[in-house]
Amino acid sequence: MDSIFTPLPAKPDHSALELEVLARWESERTFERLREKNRGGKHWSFIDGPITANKKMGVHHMWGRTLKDVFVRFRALQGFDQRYQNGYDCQGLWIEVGVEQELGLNSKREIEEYGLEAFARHCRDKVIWSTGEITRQSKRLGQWLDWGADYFTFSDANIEYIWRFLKTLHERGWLYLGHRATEWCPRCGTSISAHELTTGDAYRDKIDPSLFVRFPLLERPGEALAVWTTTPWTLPANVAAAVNPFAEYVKVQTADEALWLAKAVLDRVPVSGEVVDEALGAQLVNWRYQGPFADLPASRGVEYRVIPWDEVSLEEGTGIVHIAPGCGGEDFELGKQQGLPVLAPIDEDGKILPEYGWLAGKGAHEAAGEIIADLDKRGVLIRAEEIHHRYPHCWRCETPLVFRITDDWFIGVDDLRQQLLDANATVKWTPDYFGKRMDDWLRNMDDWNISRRRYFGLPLPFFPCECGHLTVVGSKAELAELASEGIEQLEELHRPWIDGVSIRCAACGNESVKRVSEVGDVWLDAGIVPFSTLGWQNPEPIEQGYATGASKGLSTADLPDHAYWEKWFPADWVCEMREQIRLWFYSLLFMAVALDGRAPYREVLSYEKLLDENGDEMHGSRGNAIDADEAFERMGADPMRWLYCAQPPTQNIRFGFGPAEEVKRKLLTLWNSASFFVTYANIEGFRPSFEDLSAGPQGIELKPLDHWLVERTKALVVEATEALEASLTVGVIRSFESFVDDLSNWYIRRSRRRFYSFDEAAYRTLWFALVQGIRIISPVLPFLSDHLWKILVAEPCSEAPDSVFLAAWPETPELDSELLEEVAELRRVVELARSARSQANLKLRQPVRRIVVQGAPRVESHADEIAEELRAKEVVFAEVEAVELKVKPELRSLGPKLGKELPAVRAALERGEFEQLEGGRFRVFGYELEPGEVLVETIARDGWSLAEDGGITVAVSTELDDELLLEARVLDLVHEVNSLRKQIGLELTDRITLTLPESERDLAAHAEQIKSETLALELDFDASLTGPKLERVER
RNA sequence: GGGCGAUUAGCUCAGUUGGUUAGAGCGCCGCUCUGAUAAGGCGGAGGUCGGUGGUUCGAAUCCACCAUCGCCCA
Repeated sequence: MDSIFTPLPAKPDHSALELEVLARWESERTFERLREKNRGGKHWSFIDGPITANKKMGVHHMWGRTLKDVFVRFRALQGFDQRYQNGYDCQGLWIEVGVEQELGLNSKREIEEYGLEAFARHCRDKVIWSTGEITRQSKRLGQWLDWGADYFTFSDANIEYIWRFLKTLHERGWLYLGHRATEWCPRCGTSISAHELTTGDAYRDKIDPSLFVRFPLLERPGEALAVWTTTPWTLPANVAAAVNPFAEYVKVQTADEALWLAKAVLDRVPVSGEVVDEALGAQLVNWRYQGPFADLPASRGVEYRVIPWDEVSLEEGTGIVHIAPGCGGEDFELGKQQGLPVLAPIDEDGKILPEYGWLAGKGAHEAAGEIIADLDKRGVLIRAEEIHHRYPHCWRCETPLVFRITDDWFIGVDDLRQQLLDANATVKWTPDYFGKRMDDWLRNMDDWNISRRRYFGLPLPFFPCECGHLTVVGSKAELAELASEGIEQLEELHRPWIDGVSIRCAACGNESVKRVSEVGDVWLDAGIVPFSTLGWQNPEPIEQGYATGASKGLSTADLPDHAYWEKWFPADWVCEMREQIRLWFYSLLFMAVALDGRAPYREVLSYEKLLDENGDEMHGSRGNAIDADEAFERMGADPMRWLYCAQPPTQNIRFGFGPAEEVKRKLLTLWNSASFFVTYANIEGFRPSFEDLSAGPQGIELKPLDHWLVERTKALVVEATEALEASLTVGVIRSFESFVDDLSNWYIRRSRRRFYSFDEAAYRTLWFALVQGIRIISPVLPFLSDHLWKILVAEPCSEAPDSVFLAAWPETPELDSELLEEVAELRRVVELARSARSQANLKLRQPVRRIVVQGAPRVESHADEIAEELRAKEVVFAEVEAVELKVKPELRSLGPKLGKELPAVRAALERGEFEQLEGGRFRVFGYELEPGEVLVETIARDGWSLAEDGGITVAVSTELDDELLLEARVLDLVHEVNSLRKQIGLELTDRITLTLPESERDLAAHAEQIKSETLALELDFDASLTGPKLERVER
């Protein structure tokens, strides 16, 4: 016989079930049909931040992808038309570094020898491989996006939009070539911008030398400045020593000389001796000294002197700071103020330059040992120690950074700062304090360094002519127009092809103006996306117009026209990890405000970091990283998605197989509820009707408990909808968990028997609740939900959509909160009664004579349920008789009324100094208290067990008579027999004959009950038995 | 040095506008129910709610200062 509902196995195999659902979505074109259904209606604009296409994804990527998918699905269920475009970040340092490693290239020189064209091809291949993997993994996670129409930031279209942006800024005078000290990666051979330094773990622990050196004073023989540094390679670039003009300095007489240093540092520096002189910092200014490397050719003509600087710290070092304007940002700025010479000792690769004598060609950090030995030999070294501190490293290749003076291209931000702040004020941030973070960043942000001396990146369209005129090209067409040669070989907007193009200078007519060699910061690539993918100011839509240049053949994305941009900009919602505040969220905001004056997003959801289940960071090297593919296999995508969604975005998530097991156990309750339904619905031949889903079962008389479950289900819909509207998945999870608990541990438990015999109202109500629950959780658990939808709805109801995602989001109904409150109170009463039973050691199989309930007027109509649930012969609603009353003040109402008198009243009540009045009122300490103003506690009489909470008191009679004891034995027997049935492997519907020992003959009084509850057709007694005997009846 | 956040049970975390005895999950112990059964339910042990002051009749909650941790900036 074919079942109406496909039977469910005891446990779901998430991974297998998910693969099945994926295949079904594919073959039934479920996603395409959802898009068609919503096309042209109200719209919701989501813009996906591009993921770097240089490797496969780890489980940390899945958090964001899950959140994105949950909200995309939620809005689609609500009927919103969407764009569903995924994005890939395809160029820049991230891509290059991986490719370099693969090709075994270790420097820029080796890349150039390898050849830029081959290098670019290789980068593109790497991107193609990575996007294939990411797409596959994203689909496996369940992410519904328009795969294949992705945007690739290395497309010519994207690059052209950035060119146009840069040209606009140039016209406004915001673009400039700066000469300044920047953090520099000697391995990558490029500067590192301020916001790259804020990324991830740029600051890492490092052990460096901690050197105390002497700078001998020229006019004070036998005296020297004591100076501290952790970067020996900067000493050859020293030109000054800074003191805090307001701090006190001392001269300490050591064995062979006198050293000057700050008084405040004396107790922790390795200098000891008698203090023989004191002076204010200001008095040391302009003293001249012998530089530590004064003999090197580079130092020729340098006048070493002491300068004042308010920023000199007395917290570390000696209070006298070595200043090398060529080796530090602050030093450089100070050097400008003081008119100091700049010695820049290292080249692009971090190697020391020829004019530094014997140091020439040595790596900056690597030369430390030799420099220390040399200082020691020459008597300059006071002491060498080691220091463990945080030092900036390259965010991609982990090389310790150095400072270099370089020419870099900058965008001035000051003119835009206030507008950025104003725009940010229009954005709703979740969590809200991330909005303050952004404000903070906007207020402090320095000019944006946009140039990188690399190869496979956005080619900066800057063509500076020798005459001083700078041409910033705004598009490919403009380039073609201006080109004097090389345009014919330009196959895409990347090096080396772009470098082969020369243009004419509009100012002087020079025919051979070349592009600068720099490429652009990747955050330009990502920040332009809301313009480049939406067709801003594009006159005509161009089919596949986004798939140009390097992305040709990789994507089918069109370049829409400006009307499309007007429709989809700004984004209603974006979602990325917290780091993106200073990265993508910033570049998006910056570029949008610069071009359009508005914020590019209305709402931002951002989240914290993913750790392993012990709270440690996941690292491949530590072996605690979890591979996404392994997670799909072992956990399943649904449990993973649940874990991400259960996490408040303000907290680091602890992710692992242990937590996933917990989730699976929780999901089992839902599964078991469905399984219970399916089992008995099939036995009883129940067929659901699809219309029941709109407002619950109609045209049939529901029991109070059914009414309650319908309301409880509606409450879930309301709560979950509110949570999703507020971008808080954790609210959905909590509501759903509590719903499943109510469904399983109250409704099904209370209603079991109604399912054993066909009770249509119960079946229809449970079906309604299960299916509504599935709909609500479907954005979080798309696989499990759609699987259960198929079994519970699509297969048995011919008129139902074949996927839960085609069934729309449930309406949010009006709630009968009175009914919900009534059952909540009922459950409190039952819990109290159970607690009272438990205190008296009365197990549930032991019936009791009487239960008295006080203070729960709403549940009087549920007396029968209480009696059944608690196996009481009688339930009465009355005052619980007590041997003693304890009265306490109800603080919430009495506090405001009595104010300072409250403690006295309270004390009087505690001492029992009160008088009981009519109608539950009390007189105490000159006040008359109303019933609502006191809490009355009772102490039980003998023969009763009592529990109370929140004004409700429940008393259970504890005296047992023969009848009650006999009934308990009946229940014990039924339990025992049913356990045996299972042990010997009987089916749920198998009938038996039951034989009991003669000693149990008195149970015959309850023979009918025993027979019906054990499915026994006959009940006999046999003196030779010591326990029950079962025999299956063949039919 | 400045900013943002956090600090609650052995562990991970909730805790509404200030209100009685501060909760949940996991772990531990006990009980219990039972065709969800290597699960479920109930109960117990386990908390000076980071510290000190203040406001208040009343503070985990509001304010100030301090300590520790995380993140960000300088």
